[in-house]
Amino acid sequence: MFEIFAQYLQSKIELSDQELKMIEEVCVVRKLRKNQYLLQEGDIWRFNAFITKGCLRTYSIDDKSTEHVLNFAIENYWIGDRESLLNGTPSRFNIDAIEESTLLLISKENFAGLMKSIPQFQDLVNLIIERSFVASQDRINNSISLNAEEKYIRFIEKQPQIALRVPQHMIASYLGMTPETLSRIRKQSAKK
Amino acid sequence: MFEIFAQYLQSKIELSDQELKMIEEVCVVRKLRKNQYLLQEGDIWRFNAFITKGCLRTYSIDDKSTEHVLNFAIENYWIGDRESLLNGTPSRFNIDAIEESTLLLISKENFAGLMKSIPQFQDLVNLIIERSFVASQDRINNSISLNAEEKYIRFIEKQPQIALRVPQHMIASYLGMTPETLSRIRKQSAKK
DNA sequence: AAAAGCACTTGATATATATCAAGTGCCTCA
DNA sequence: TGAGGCACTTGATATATATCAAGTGCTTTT
Repeated sequence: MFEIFAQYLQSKIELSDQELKMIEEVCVVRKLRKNQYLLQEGDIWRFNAFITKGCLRTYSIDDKSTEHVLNFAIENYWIGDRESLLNGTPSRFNIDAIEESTLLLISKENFAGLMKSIPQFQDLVNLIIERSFVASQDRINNSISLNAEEKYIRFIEKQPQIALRVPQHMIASYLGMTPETLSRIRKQSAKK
Repeated sequence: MFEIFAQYLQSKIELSDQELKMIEEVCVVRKLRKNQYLLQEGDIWRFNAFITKGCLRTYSIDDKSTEHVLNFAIENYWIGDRESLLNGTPSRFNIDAIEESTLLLISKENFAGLMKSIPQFQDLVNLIIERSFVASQDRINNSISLNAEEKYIRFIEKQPQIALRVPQHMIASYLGMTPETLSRIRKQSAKK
């Protein structure tokens, strides 16, 4: 279980055996069945979570009970609600498993401890957050610049692994369109 | 000029006189006339920039030559292209002054030096990036969940200072709609 | 193997938003 | 101070996308 995370870490930063052990000691394994929640709206999120197997999504629910997918995440990605984690406020989002999944959870406190004692780990975390921010900006740019078809094309170009793995209606939601619209776009695009 | 930045910093973190001086020494003042560029598409962005006066926008230009505003920033905000800064790649964005503005620029190298020698400063920067990420996620959520009117209402609720300060057609662009649509929405909303 | 439930598609229609084209008023600046 | 140029508005129309309603074919469950 931990092996995958260890490999991920060692591909990004140098870690002594002792440091690796420190990390392992604070990891808690969490297995989720398909459709099971990792986080529900209203809960406070207190972890950093790394996915070693499976696929999850973060989504919000509006007043018409429509779900809106904010993010997908698969193996070797981090997931969680940084807003709730940072501010200690109840989450406005839900996270659930699209496939049977396995995660490693590290509590906020233990995570802070790791960052303090392992500077490279701290740097890695900062880099990940910065990259996440840059990716978000790109997505915002797409959302205000592109039409439905262009959004879909960019998505499959940029995240083909995810495009193949998650149901189409969730992709539509992620792209901010209805499932019917995405279905028609795909039909059209296929012709070309 | 530096005074405003010093006050900002001291309201966020504890700094000795010496530390403050270290920061001051690497700040370069940059004044911009209205409409003047801070960054043009294709340039590589190598700074961290803090606004002490004025108002700027970051925007992209699509293949139909339409501008799309990604961000507005005013006094006491940071601005720049983190993607270009992080990756050393040519920027896909433009940044220009909506009003006559004054900024303090710190080169990437000097900035890294400050972060290394002043841990509180490093923490502050990380916090700002994390908050920026959280804000981006919120904006993405709005963009896939809300209709044009709701987007506008959220915007004026959340950023009233900016709403009052920038031209309406730029707000429309920021919200991903045409100026005509925003004009009609405002007329409608006024009735209620 | 039958039944039920999804995910996706397709068609008809409605609606939101974009586009195009004037028109108005205000600000700038020569 | 007057002429031009913006920013915004308004109207008419076009277009993209949403909504509603079936229908089809899988997959899962029993």
